[in-house]
Formats: sequence, C-alpha cells, structure tokens
Amino acid sequence: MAAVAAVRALLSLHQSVTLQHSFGHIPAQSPSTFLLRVFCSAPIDGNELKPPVDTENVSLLENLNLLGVDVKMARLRQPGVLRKASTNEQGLTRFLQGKGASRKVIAGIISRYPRAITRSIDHLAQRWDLWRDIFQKDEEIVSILDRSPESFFRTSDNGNLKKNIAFLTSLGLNAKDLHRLLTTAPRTFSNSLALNKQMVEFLEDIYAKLGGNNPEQFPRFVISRNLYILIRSTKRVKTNIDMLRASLQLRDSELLALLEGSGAEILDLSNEYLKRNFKSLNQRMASLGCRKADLKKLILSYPIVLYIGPDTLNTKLDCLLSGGITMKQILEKPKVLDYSTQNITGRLGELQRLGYDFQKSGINILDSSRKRFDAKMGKLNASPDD
DNA sequence: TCCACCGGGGTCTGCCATTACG
DNA sequence: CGTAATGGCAGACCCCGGTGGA
Repeated sequence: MAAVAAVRALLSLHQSVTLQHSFGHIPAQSPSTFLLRVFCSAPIDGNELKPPVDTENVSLLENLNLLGVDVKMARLRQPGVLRKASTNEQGLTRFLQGKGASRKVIAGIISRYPRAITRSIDHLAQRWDLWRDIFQKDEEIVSILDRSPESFFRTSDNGNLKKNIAFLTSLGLNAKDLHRLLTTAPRTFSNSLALNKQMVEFLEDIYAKLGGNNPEQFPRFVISRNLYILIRSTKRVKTNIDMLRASLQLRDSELLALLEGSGAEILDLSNEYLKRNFKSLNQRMASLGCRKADLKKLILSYPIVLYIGPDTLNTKLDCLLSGGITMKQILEKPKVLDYSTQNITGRLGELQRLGYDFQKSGINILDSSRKRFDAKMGKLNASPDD
C-alpha cells in the first residue's frame, strides 16, 4: 500500500517536527555536557517547571546513547523507563544481536519502544521461542520487531501468548494461517486472550443470529479473509455491519451472504471511512442514473468497492467511462475496479491504439494479470483486425 | 487453446486514553 | 501516586494465476 506508506511518512515527519519543536529549548549538546547539566540542576530542583531529566537514571542514559538510541524519542514515548534504577539494555542488546539484529535495528527498537529494556533474558528467550513456533527463521522475527517493536514487547505475559496460539489453532487456523496472521497483524498475539475471544464470539453470534449453518467455522473464515479483524474493536465491526444492513436494507440472508463472502474484508475499515465511501459511491451512481437496486447489487457482488476512497473511485470510473465503457458493463464486471488507476489508464491507452471495441469484445480483458494482458496484446498486435 | 470465474495473497504502526497494579 | 498493561483509533488497494468448460 503505497498510499499508506506515504501517509505514514508524512505522519512521522510531522512527529519528528513536533518533537524537535517541543524540545527546542534544549540545545543540541554532547552526552557529557548533557550529564553535567543533569548533575548541576539536580540540587536546585525547586518547584518551578523543570525538564524531566533530573530524576532520570544517568548511567542508563549513557548506555542508551552508546547504543545509538534516540533518547529524545524514548523519553517522549515512555518517560518512566528512563527513571528506572535497573534495566536490561545490555542483555536485550546481546540477545537481539544473537538473533542477527543489527546495531541500528536494536537502537530503533529501543527508541520506539523503550520498555523493551525492562524485559529479562529468560522472558525474551521464552517469548522468542513461542514466536519461533510460528516462524521458521530468526530473521523473520527480527524484521517484524524492526517494523513493529511494540507488538513483541508491549506485554510481558508469555502465558497469554501461549493461550492465544492455542486458541487461534482451536479455531481451525493452520500453521500457514498463523504465519500470515503473525506477519501481518502481530498485535493480535499481544491482545489479551479475552479480547480475542470477545471478537470471535461476537462473530459467531452475529453469524448464528443471521441463520448461518456452521458458526464455529465462521470466525476462522473471517480471520483468514481479514487478518486485521482481531486488532479491531467489536464496536467498530458491529457499527459497520449495522450501517451496511440499514443503508442497503439487507435481509438476513443477504447480509449473511455478504459476510460469508468478500464482505469480511471491509469490516475493519473505520466507521467514518466506510460511511464516507458509501455515501460517495451512492451519489456517483445516482448521478450516473443508476437505481438503488444497482447499488445494492454492486456492493453485494463486490463489497471491496467500499474499500476504495472517493477520489480514487471517481477517477477510476472517469477513466473507464471516458474510455468507452458503460456503467452497465462495470456493474457486470466490477472487478475491473480492483486494478490501480495507473494500470487501468495504461491498458485503456494500449487498447485504444488498437481500436479495441469494448462494446463488441467486452471488458474482461481489463481483469487479468499483467502477464496475461501482455500475452493478449501480443496476439492482438499480430492480427489487429480480430 | 482460450478465457471467464473465482479465490487467494501482499499488506499494517505508532500513538493516545484508560484501566490495572504496586 | 507513578508506571505497566491493555484497548482502540486513523490511515485508505492492488495484483496473480489455477481451473474447468467451451
């Protein structure tokens, strides 16, 4: 998801700017003058507002600096950790080094989730082994810690982790599913067992109420379709389901079919986002002369359409319509909306150059892999009047 | 041999608020 | 009380290929 990545980058840029701003009154200085300052200011800590550094563990700060940790960032995130009398940054570092993590990665981990240095070696080893039950190589785990240190370190409850794995397995998730889940949504495994159970029970419940036949299969189905579901709140999922049911006036059987199909993939969207996308799609279709029934049919047959933001969706529709494709064709083959605007535009251009007639030949050609599309283009180029 | 149908796969953290705990 | 643990939130698509029927 390039868009997400871009937003992330913007966010973190913003964060680092605000961070610099909020610490603007502390001039950049070497570790030694920094420590000197701490010592000098310590005796005179009156009742005026003072930087939090006075009570911080000075030798800890020194260690962290040596490790290349961004202490400012750490202080911003979990200030309490820097005041602790005894921590395990050395042990953690050796441990992670032993697993193949670079200095830089380790520093990044501590900077972003300082509490990591409060975990004991025994704890770390045990947790690592539990993750290794799911991952084949230490390397994979290191890359996840690098990506999301919090997922691994946020809780110290290894028993809970063990129970989660057992619970997820009991739902029918196999080794491959667990691997995908832990790779994609590692936070799931740090949830309390109760929280995970709550979502699973919620799903079973809804499914049973709608008259589904095998409620015990349903959670596994939803999870493997939507790996993020367990790190969302039941409130969010419920609100989305209610919203879809109400605005499309779905019968139980229709809602059930939706949830059993690709509908599972849009359940975790934020409530506002789903609403906004729905509204925008509704408006656009109305302006194109579609009926309510068309909208309902589209969403039931291709729920993913609601995943697409208003701007992207409208651009895609514009491209397709101006390329000589009708709304009717799109409604019959909504999967064409799956492809990126860039992909669609590029293909439309290529096809136009060949004088491809969508009314005659349909639009299936747009829904194909790059390889297949190119193969088809090769053929069309060889015999253009086909 | 072709192509429509269909399902699967990648991908997602870092922060804040609240509650639990000592 | 301070810190630790935990829950929740915003953010916002794309692509590939097996397969069975024509």
